[in-house]
Amino acid sequence: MLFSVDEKDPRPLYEQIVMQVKAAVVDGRLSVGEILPGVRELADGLGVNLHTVHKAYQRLRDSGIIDLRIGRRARVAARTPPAGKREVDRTIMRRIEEIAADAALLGVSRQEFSRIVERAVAGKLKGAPS
Amino acid sequence: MLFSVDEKDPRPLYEQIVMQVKAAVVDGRLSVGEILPGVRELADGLGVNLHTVHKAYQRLRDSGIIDLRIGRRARVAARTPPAGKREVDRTIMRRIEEIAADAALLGVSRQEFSRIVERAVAGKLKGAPS
Amino acid sequence: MLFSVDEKDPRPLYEQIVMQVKAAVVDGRLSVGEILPGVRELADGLGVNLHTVHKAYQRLRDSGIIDLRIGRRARVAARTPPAGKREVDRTIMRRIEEIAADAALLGVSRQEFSRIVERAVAGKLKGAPS
Amino acid sequence: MLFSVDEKDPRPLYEQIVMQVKAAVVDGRLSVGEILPGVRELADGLGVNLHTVHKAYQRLRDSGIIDLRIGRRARVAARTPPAGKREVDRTIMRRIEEIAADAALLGVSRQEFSRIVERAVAGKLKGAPS
DNA sequence: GTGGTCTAGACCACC
DNA sequence: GTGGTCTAGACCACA
Repeated sequence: MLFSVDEKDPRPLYEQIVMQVKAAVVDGRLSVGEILPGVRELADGLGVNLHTVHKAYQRLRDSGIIDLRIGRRARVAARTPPAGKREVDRTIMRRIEEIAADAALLGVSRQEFSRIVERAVAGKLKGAPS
Repeated sequence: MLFSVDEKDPRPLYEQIVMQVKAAVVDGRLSVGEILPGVRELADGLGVNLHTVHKAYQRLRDSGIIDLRIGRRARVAARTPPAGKREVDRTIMRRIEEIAADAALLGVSRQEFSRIVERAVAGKLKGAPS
Repeated sequence: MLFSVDEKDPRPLYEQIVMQVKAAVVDGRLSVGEILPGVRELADGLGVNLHTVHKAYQRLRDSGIIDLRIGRRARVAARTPPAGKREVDRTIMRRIEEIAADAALLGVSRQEFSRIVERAVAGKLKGAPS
Repeated sequence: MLFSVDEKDPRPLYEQIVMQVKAAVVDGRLSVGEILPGVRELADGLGVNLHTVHKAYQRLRDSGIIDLRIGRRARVAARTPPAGKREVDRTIMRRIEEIAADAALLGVSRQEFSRIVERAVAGKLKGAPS
């Protein structure tokens, strides 16, 4: 099974699923056009309710990550060009600043932080735009 | 007023306040020992409920960012040494990986991502450990 | 091939086919009495299931757009006079109001909307009643 | 009660609610900042389940029509500038073409169609951009 | 009090 | 078989 959920994680179950699918797409474990497990199947595998998986899949469809339509199995969607570049960049920056602040307060130096970022990105983005 | 809340930001109001105090401490606008605005005062200034500010201050106290005792004004706490280094690093890395995945799916290349990280960190960490 | 299906279009496949046949009849690419592709032939060409094309053809027959009898090829039916004029107009108006609302919420002005409508109609209704 | 649902309408209940809220915003019956009925309250009023209204509200939030956050009542959001103009226009045009084809097949002439469009738009867009 | 999540089970539409 | 909708009722998090 590619995916799993963690009861102790404070994030909603459906969001954990969303995140893991995204990660799998980005690092190449799932390629464009590849089929995802069915909602019932994945729900069984994860030990969660059908609707929880369903909600995750709908979010992924709304984000353009997967093709999801009634009667057909879910598939990884073809990449679509981004809309507002500026807006995207600012959103990402805000999220990074937040983590950077937390890191600093936890005693992580700027150098250590940079190293962590590099390690996090390296080898994790096989499916990402170069 | 140092702080503000954003109606459009989907995060809880108390979390926005927590984040802004953290940011202010990290970038040096608030130094160790400095007093924070009173709960009522800040609630008025932000146009939010007393409970909301109170909750934010409690979270900040729980994180060791501020000293908060009844009858006394809130102050920025002295930095305390980090507990589990390994654990801290892994938590940060997980959060960065998540953002990196979102960025990749939004069409941001690895190079652009690195540049955004640098810009986010630079000049924002005056109060951070070097 | 006159027709095609779009994987990204959220509408059911059979509905896409229905719509394209309607469009072809209206703009004159298909005339009254002209034969349509066979069910198997079209299903192959589109890469969809036989059932899907079959369902589309049944809907078209139910709407009086085509003649469909067992053992004979499907043909574009002769135009039949409308049943309830008032009812028809109101249905169309309701659907337009819905689009107009979406357009307005997406920042399209009334003038722009009118221009889009004109462009959409112009040159697309060669087979329509004048 | 501003809203209602129709059992005979083939569209999902939650979508009917979404549409009606949009219409109310566009024609000025709901202004920016105005509060919407609570999910439970509206569900009672419409005779539907709480979750159905909840889903409608979440869709409206995802579309940027309303501000919706835990603990606070739902409000009509401030208008936000559109992202991709070209894409928006094409989507609208496609939907109009579809209606135009249906209209033509139902015996509506081009002139009648234009008149219907004008009537549909006139007086219905008080809250729309001019 | 508000919205948000999860479970459970029924039934429908599409392929 | 697939996903999509609706109902029902419990419990949680925010304000």
